[in-house]
Amino acid sequence: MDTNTTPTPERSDFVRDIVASDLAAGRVDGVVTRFPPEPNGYLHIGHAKSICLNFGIASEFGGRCHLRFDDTNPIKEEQEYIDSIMTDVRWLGFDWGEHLYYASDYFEQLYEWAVHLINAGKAYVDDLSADEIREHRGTLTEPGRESPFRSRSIEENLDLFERMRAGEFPDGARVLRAKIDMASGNINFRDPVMYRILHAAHPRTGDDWCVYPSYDFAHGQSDAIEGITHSICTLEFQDHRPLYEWFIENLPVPSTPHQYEFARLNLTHTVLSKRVLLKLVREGHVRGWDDPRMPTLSGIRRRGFPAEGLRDFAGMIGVARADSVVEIEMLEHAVRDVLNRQAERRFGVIDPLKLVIENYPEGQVEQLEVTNNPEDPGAGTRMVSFSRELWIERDDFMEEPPAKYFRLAPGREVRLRSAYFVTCTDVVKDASGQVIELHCTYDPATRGGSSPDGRKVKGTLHWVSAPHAIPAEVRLYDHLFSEPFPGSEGRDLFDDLAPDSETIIAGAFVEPSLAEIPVGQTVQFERLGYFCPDPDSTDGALVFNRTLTLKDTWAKLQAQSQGR
RNA sequence: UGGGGCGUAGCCAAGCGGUAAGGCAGCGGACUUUGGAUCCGCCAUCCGUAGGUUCGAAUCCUACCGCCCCAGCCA
Repeated sequence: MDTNTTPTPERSDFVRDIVASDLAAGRVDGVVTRFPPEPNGYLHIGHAKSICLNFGIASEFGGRCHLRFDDTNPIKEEQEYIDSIMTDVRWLGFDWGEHLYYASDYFEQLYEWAVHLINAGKAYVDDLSADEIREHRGTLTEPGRESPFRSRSIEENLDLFERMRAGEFPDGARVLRAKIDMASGNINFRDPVMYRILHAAHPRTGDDWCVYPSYDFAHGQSDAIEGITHSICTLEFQDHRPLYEWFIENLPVPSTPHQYEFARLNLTHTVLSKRVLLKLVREGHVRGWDDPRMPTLSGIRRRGFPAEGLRDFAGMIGVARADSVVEIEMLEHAVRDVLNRQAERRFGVIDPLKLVIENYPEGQVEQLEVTNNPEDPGAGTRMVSFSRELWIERDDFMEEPPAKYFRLAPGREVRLRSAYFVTCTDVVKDASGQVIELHCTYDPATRGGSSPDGRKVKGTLHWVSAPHAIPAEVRLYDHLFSEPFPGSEGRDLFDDLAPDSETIIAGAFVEPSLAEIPVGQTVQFERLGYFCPDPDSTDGALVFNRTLTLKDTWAKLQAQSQGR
């Protein structure tokens, strides 16, 4: 047997093709990737695509993937973000093992390399202000002009750079620039800034430094130090690739990584921009980074989406170089697919209507066996209390049902799931005409939910026994933005925030077993959707978040008939 | 008018000179103790447009059109 074949990736895309051919051609001995977040916010589902790509490739090709914090800007970065990022990557199901790194680990080495470039006459200290540098940079169509400080002697540059590090100058007084080509069509080559002065405390290095390397001067070299073979990033860094390579070629780095770019994820009805997400949090449009409506991994987790669904989704959407916007329905499909297979079923009534079974003995309670998950026999069954007074869904009754309405109506017989057939005999209303109670009779021969005489019913309803049910708060979630492309066509992004993205229902009733479901587990409330306990739950007050609804053919029919 | 990319169905995406995978959505139907799930069928004579090369082109060439990114001491 050949035990040394090249591992076969489970999916194919242009990045995996490159990795496979590099391995096959012997251009690399093994694959090393990295996920390089800047700790300036929480990870969102766009990052999940990148995480799945980088960690996925590493595991498929028998390599490894590093987690490296790109922490070169202390002004925006915080330990809280570092902690949340590690939690989120682990939750998504990936493990960086021993390979946890920080760009800040390399600050001393980076500084030495900057000195190397100065000595080679390829970097200089510029005294121009930020505004002046911008003016000298030229425009997209006009070349830039060289800084008057560009021809400083190596000695003077060395001295000045050392004094920058020593803290002799205020923020913004000087920068270190690479000396490349002020006339380049690629603006990144117009003497890019390598170091800037920032008298700011860094989450990891504290006050050790007051000069910090820019992204361009840190990223490629960090990759080289770690022996990264394939440095995968998003499309907007394409123009930086020549600069990435320039530093690698002009510095005595220990390896030569290569950069590849793919299109970032965009999703309808949401926004994946750290800037906007931060604003949603800071301005209180949502309750926090982990609000269940947020596309952050922490929000998605609190919402009840399983990590497996996100991984499946990442596989479904593929990886390519064309800008694209994925319909959020695809994500929802991936999540439902996992939940349908794995979530245990329970009974919960969100908008309760009392149902009294007139011919059921008062005070009698029986235990009925209910299947936990018809998709998974291994999930077993549970016993649920049944009694004379029940709660059913208000939606499941109509006094004057339209065609194709299969549920309860006066005189109609339906099945109470796993219990009995009941027939509606009476409708009780209050003074305003609102239905407040239904009276029914049940057929004792239909125990368990099927009729020995073969009689069929069109509708099956979920229910909870009124004396046994426990009250709960239920939070219904929907897309954060009502528009598929928030802020498009000149609209203000925040005007597109959906007013009903969250609906809080205080008076729901759920079966008692739901009190035992731990935070982090998602269950299906039969016929309604998937729900999970929110961390806001307390012993006496349960709170459930609606993860997603079930697909609802009846709702679709109604929408169609109303649309006509 | 500079540089770098991208254009295959409503959406995502395979395809790499031999005659358009797959998924999502949608539409029909079967089945059903969740109007869930499942199953079956339909859904690009055509690959941004126009030319050219070739026996043969989504794939090669040319021109054009459209869209995205770049002028942070952000990443």
